[in-house]
Amino acid sequence: MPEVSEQPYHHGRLRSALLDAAERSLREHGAEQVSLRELSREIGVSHAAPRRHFPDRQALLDALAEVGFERLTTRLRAAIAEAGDDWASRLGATVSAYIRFATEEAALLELMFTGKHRPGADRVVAAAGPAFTLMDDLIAQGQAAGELAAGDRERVGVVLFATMQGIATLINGDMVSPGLLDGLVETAVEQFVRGARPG
Amino acid sequence: MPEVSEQPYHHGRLRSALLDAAERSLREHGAEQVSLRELSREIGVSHAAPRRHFPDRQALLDALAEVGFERLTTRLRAAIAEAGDDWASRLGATVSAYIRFATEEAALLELMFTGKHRPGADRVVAAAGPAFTLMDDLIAQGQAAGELAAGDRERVGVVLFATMQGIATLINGDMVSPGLLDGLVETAVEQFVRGARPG
DNA sequence: AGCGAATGTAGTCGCTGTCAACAATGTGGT
DNA sequence: ACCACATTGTTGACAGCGACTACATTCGCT
Repeated sequence: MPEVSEQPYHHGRLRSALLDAAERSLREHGAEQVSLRELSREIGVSHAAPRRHFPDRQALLDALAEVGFERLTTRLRAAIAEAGDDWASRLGATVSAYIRFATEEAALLELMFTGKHRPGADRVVAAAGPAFTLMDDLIAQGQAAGELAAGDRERVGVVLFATMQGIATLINGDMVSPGLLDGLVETAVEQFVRGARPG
Repeated sequence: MPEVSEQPYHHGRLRSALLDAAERSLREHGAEQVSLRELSREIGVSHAAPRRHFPDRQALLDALAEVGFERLTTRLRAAIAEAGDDWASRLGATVSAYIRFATEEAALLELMFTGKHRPGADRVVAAAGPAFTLMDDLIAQGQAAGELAAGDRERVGVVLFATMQGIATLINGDMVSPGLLDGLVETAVEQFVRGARPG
């Protein structure tokens, strides 16, 4: 008669439990400190159990980066959906949502963007796709609204994306004081609009 | 009678030897793979010797980031010195030098900017200062030349810096194909000038 | 009921960073 | 020339880690 309170031999949701625990550890201690053994202890499972779900540590980190991109995309979409119809407010909402995500989830963002993926981390790169597409759409809408000059959307979108990403990196790396953040974002958006508008 | 060919008990330049070896390992295998013990073996010194020069591994990485910023600053200065007198060519030379550095020393750049420094890595942050000052000067020159509108130099300079940094991150992280690099840089510079010029 | 796949466990290996105790070398004062 | 002392390197130990293998339990299907 097995005790009911005993942990079952099979955890059942170990994969997602690992991802959750890893994400918490990532947020609290940074990517370098994420340890498979520690996560295992925390969840109450043997030290070799994670291996059934992630072939190695890097695979877990890659999966984390992947969900990070998915969440970023979701957040950006939500921000756009809540914004008004005019293009400027959509742009502002997007940038602001990005920066919020970037500062709130600094370690995750780093994991997502820095070259920390294994050689063939196609899934991570693929997961980043929708966010780029979203930027691309935003640019296209700006052009349709006559706010932006026609031209190579990809280039323009990537430059905008890069600027946001760069600002986040500088802030998260303590290279510029957080107090400057709002002003920087404002300046970046203004300059982008002025720099890419028609005429 | 000690053999002349023997390694002396004291290395003499162990600190700089460690930095050199670490930088090579960083370039070849990335920051995560840099191992004090491996560097020690390579240099031919005991595994605990590094401790006399760097209290822990992170201190070595911080020192590496520090020299990285110094080298970046040197490179940017050289590029500006070689550029012509007109502001546009100075701007172009700076951006291009930055991007070259960023792609050639991807792992070092990551170490320099990502939040990988220990809590009080003041030296790293301080080492980044001159590069920002350099950008600030460049902006000031642009304003003096009438190419840029007067305004908050710091904001504008940081936004430019961030854009370059972001482009480098996206390229180094395989998020955009290297083939787009030149076009991105060109677009970024064009948009920056258009976005920040007077009128 | 039984059998194979999926999932978790136990034990081991080599590697790592860190620390403490000890040895050799350099240095400056007398 | 000597001697104290700081600097710099060595040896040995410890715990933690990722990875691997062999084994145990459970699930799901027929």
